[in-house]
Amino acid sequence: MRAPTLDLTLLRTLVAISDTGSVTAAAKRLAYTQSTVSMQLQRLETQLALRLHEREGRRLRFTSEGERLLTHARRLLALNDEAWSDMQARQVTGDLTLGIPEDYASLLPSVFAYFNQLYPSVGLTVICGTSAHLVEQVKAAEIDLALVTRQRNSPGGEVIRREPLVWAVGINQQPLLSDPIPLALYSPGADVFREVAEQSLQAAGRTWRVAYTSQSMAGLAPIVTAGLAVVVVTRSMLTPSLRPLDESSGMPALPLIELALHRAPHRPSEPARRLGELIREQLAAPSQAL
Amino acid sequence: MRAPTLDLTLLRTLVAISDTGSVTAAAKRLAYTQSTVSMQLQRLETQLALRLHEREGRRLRFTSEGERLLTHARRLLALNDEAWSDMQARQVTGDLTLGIPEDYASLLPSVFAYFNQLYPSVGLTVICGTSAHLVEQVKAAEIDLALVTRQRNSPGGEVIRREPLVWAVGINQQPLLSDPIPLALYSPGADVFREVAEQSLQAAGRTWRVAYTSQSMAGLAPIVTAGLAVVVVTRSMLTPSLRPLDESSGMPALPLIELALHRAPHRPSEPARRLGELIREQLAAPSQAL
DNA sequence: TTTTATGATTGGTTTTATCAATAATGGTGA
DNA sequence: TCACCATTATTGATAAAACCAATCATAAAA
Repeated sequence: MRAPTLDLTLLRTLVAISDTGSVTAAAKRLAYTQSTVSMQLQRLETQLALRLHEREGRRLRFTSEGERLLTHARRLLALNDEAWSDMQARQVTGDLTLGIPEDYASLLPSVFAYFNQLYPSVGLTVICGTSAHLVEQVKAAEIDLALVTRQRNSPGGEVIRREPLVWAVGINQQPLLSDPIPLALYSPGADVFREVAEQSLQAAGRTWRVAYTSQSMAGLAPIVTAGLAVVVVTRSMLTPSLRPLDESSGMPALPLIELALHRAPHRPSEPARRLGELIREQLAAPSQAL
Repeated sequence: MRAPTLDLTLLRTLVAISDTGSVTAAAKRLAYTQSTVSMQLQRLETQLALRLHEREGRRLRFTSEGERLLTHARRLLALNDEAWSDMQARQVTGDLTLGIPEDYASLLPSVFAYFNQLYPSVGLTVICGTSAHLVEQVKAAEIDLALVTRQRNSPGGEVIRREPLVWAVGINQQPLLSDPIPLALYSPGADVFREVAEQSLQAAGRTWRVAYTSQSMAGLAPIVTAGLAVVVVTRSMLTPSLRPLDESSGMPALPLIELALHRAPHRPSEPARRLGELIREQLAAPSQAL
């Protein structure tokens, strides 16, 4: 009368038996006794009124029905686990502040959207600032997380990915590339790009002048597209109005920089832990695609 | 330690509560007592450590988490039911003989394939014959099922669908349509198409001659495509080499015929029951598409 | 053959799901 | 405001089940 319902616990045991190849090993994995697993298998067979396994010698083999049920079981369990972790995720609540350099704001919207879908009860605040400043804030525990750029192999934080830097000029206009090179730079002392650029030029024996400075890339854009200066950006930050310079331009090569995630010194809150993981997952791979 | 696993029984109760809108009604539907359902709901909330419902006045409302779980529950239960019925279907075994008119063999392959996928342990035999002969065989219990064509509103069997009949000639050649009309017909006495054709012509005061006869459509095809005779077929049996005649041809209108399923007189075997259901499901709808 | 590893079986214990009965809650009509 | 009704929550008792520990059975390996 009552609708027939499979017991997911038994299906999990079935899968464990299949994975490990033996009842005893499955019992060990699931922290049951051997007898329990044996009886669970029998129970499944009784409920379905089917023979799921047979025994040839000491080795266990599944019947075709058993194999069939296994595929159903795996699908059901996958759905169960998804449902469960989703329900758990909805219990994560709290507030959370993430700091990012202004120019990286464009990289994160999809991550924020996904995060909000997984953890709708978490209030997420995003602040922008220079990498140097954000690191100080996260050290002072004023913010929970900071995603910053920095030179290679700097200490602290977790490297999310490494990105190549490139020289770029306006798509239609470009400045004279003879010494001194006219640079458009972020505000002094706060930006990694500036440090890297000046070190590279110095190492190559070139001279330069800081033609323009601004707090952000947005402020530099009109100067660069007008052909008045050269700028340094990551390859992922190139826009249609920027043209990267290759080696033939005579500009010195630039090193990779790192995108690193810093966490506040105390034990991270659950929301912070989750966002950190998500950022790592979502931002990790594409480093070679850039 | 042990992997978190949802109890599908509880999820089924949750869905019932949602469907009926009340704990008491859900209990009635599931043949539980009211207290059991009430406790099942609590158990779900305890296991997930979540509040799934709240109560405003006497009315019950689900929280957003409850609604969320409901969507998971419905998906899980759908998968469960599918898995269950699939496993049950595999237990159906036996042998089964179905009779069909030769010209309908082309209509069934997809049904047979599907049937074999659902019931791999059933041995299915298909025999071909004239509708009249098949009906006798199924009445004598020599075969389990017979899918036959017949005139409208004939007694016995179950009507699967009704199909229009059409006059057809070769795609490139066509006979003179003056009396007496040259007909290509199936073997006398065994075929419904013949009866219908002759009745229609007679009612219209036309004369005809039976130019060719054969046991099957296959035998008539060359005669018809050569432009030597007119044939009667269902619209679904038209091939690229056949051209249907519309009213402008002057041929009398033909009635609908029925496709009917006859079952052997004794209680049908489980495989026969299942194939019958499948045939009804798969062949029912497209009558207006023809 | 003895040994060893594995799965099945048995007996006993604990946990759990269920029911029946009862209490609580909130809305309705007198 | 007070009964009264419908619905849900709670309690206590009971029956069922799931599980474990120990034992038995079996087949391969030594």
